[in-house]
Amino acid sequence: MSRPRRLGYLLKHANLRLTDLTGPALAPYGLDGREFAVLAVIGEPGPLSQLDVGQRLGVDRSTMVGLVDGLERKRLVARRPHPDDRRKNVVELTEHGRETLEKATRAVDEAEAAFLSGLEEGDARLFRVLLERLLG
Amino acid sequence: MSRPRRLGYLLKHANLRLTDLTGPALAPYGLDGREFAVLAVIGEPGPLSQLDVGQRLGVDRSTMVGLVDGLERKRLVARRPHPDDRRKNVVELTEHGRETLEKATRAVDEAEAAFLSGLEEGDARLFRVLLERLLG
DNA sequence: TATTGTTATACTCTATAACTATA
DNA sequence: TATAGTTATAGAGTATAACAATA
Repeated sequence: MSRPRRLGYLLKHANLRLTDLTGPALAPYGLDGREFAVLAVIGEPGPLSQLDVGQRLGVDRSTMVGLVDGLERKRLVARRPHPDDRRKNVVELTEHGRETLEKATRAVDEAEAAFLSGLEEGDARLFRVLLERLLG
Repeated sequence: MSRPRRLGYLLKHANLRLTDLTGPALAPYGLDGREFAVLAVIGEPGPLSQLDVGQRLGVDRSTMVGLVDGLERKRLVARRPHPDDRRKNVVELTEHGRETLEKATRAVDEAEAAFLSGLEEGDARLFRVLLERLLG
């Protein structure tokens, strides 16, 4: 049975396959892919507001509320008011969040490697570079 | 503002960007990307049932019903009972469907070219090859 | 007046389960 | 018994609009 070769199909199903790998990889840490992405951005240096995090991920601020709610319930992140602008929530990792992000990052690295395992190492690196260049 | 470099993020946003290009490209033909994909599969040779089409696209048979309903309402495809197995619907393009698919294909080709325009021609071809190899 | 976070709401896409008709 | 199509339904995931607090 032939597989469609359109870019839209390929990109969508590449995404599905990667999700199938990262999902189980993250499950032991009680995270899904979206939560991991949010956690990873919050782990970046510099105080970030909910809006900052959402903008880096292309996620609406109303969607961020529930995402941060979930991570806060799991004690992975904490909200505190921004000292200079009390409209903003600064979101930061807790100690537990830092440890979890570290382990989850390794798990996702492995899932990405498995996803790319059909390519030789040079091609795998190239694929990532081309993808970055496309979005840059 | 730094952009996440995780594969999941890159793949998802590449998909979003392509969708933003194919959507307007297909709008003149009254199609969205999903409908175009279905139309393109139905345009392949050989009598195909709804289930066949869905399996090639990774779409559940219950989802196919509504998709084919929509295309039938637009007179782009027609259902007829399979002569040898009356449980099956054979789905085929109408004349209008064939013409529309032809024009829509050109529009999508242009949208894909625009999506890849940030890469040199060789790299664009390479990107598609790597993507196919990953899913193969 | 504009911005951040919040809430309520609605919309899209999809899958699951149960039904029918056929095999 | 199993399969193809259908229907009803429910679950994700997301965005939009309106509101409160703050700037």
